[in-house]
Amino acid sequence: MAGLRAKQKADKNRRILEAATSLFRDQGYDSARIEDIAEMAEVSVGTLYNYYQNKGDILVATVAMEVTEVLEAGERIIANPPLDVEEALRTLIDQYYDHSLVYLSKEMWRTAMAISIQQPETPLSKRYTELDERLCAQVVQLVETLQRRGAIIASIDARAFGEVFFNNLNMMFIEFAKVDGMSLEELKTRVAAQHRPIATMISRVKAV
Amino acid sequence: MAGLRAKQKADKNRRILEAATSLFRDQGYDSARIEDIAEMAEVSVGTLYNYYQNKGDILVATVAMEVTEVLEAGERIIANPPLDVEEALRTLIDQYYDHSLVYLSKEMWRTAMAISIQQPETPLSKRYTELDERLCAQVVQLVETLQRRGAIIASIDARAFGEVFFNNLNMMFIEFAKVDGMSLEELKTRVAAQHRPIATMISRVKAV
DNA sequence: GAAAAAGATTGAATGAATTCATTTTTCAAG
DNA sequence: CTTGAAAAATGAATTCATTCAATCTTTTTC
Repeated sequence: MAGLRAKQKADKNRRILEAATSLFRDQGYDSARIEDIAEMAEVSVGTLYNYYQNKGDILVATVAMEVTEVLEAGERIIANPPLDVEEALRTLIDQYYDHSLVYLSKEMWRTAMAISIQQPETPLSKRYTELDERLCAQVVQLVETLQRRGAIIASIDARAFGEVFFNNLNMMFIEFAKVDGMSLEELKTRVAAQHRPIATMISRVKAV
Repeated sequence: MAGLRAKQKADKNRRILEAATSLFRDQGYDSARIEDIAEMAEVSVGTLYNYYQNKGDILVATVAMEVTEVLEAGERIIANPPLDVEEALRTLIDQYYDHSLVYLSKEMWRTAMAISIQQPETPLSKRYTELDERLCAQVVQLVETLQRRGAIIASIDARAFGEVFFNNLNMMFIEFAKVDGMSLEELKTRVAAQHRPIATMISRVKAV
């Protein structure tokens, strides 16, 4: 028994996510009607609600997949980071940012972040928050690695600096998502400018 | 002519805000129905929509008043801050945080922040964003003042550090609002711990 | 101070998300 | 194979924010 039921379920789930993502990107979150998503996914409205608690849940599920990918790409960077502090931070953060608009529009990000703030107790919001925490941990880990390898002075509190870097890059991403006219390049430049003085200050020696 | 119309308008506006705030605090934002707010304020639903574009607008208006008060209190602190960097930052930030729950519940904050992210183009969201920018400017100004008075080393970029401090305290406030079990004390302690190492690093001399 | 214009108010109608009682499909035991 | 129970699917009904054409109030004009 391969489980007909399980197979159908997985298939329907995939169809719902695909339909929703496509309509969200196309028409925007608000304009995409649940009825249309259901129709496109070839399920009834009721079924859709058996799979997701509400409209926002579908979006947050998509975003969670995206963040998961970013985390994996981040792993590769922190495994072997550039030994210049500023460059290492910039490499990791630009990677986050560059990935962000591959599947999702700014509006989708805004909506997803808004939902995860407003209804933090729904299962998918919790998942999103947890992924955020893992991103933060990744930045902390980068600072620790650089410290262990001698690029950052030994006396500083790696966790504190990592958290501050992360909260800053996260807040700046929110601002980026809010302002339609702001480009990825501008975001990266501004964050780099904010981090540079701190990076310089905690560097043990200038890279050659 | 004292303007009968103007007087009636101001009165209705006040009644709407009072009714809404009371119901939002009492039952939560989602459970408070527009019809109930209108009834409590003794206006029709249609009138309510002449005063505010939508349900969220009413909430954001309340929050904007709150932030305005915080800004004013902040002015007094940055006019004459403690000359120890860590203490000065802590004083200003604790002031922000302590004020935050006087009129508003965590849920109200969450909803207001979510709205300002999701619909950044509505007039009141813009107003909220602008107030946020002024808070940020205030933190930058504090850093500049401390630098001018010799408490912070002259070579650092006051704007960059101020922005990073602000983005951190703001992000931490979002987290605080998301987690019902997190106390104001815990929030303040955690943020202080994040800022302490940076403050130490940019201090010119330890305060006597 | 009467008539016209401008400004406000109203609540029933609209439209979309969400619910839930009913029906249909899968599964497993005999 | 049947069959009864469990799981899924369904779509009509409900709920609530928002709109708008009609009505009422204030202000202005002459």
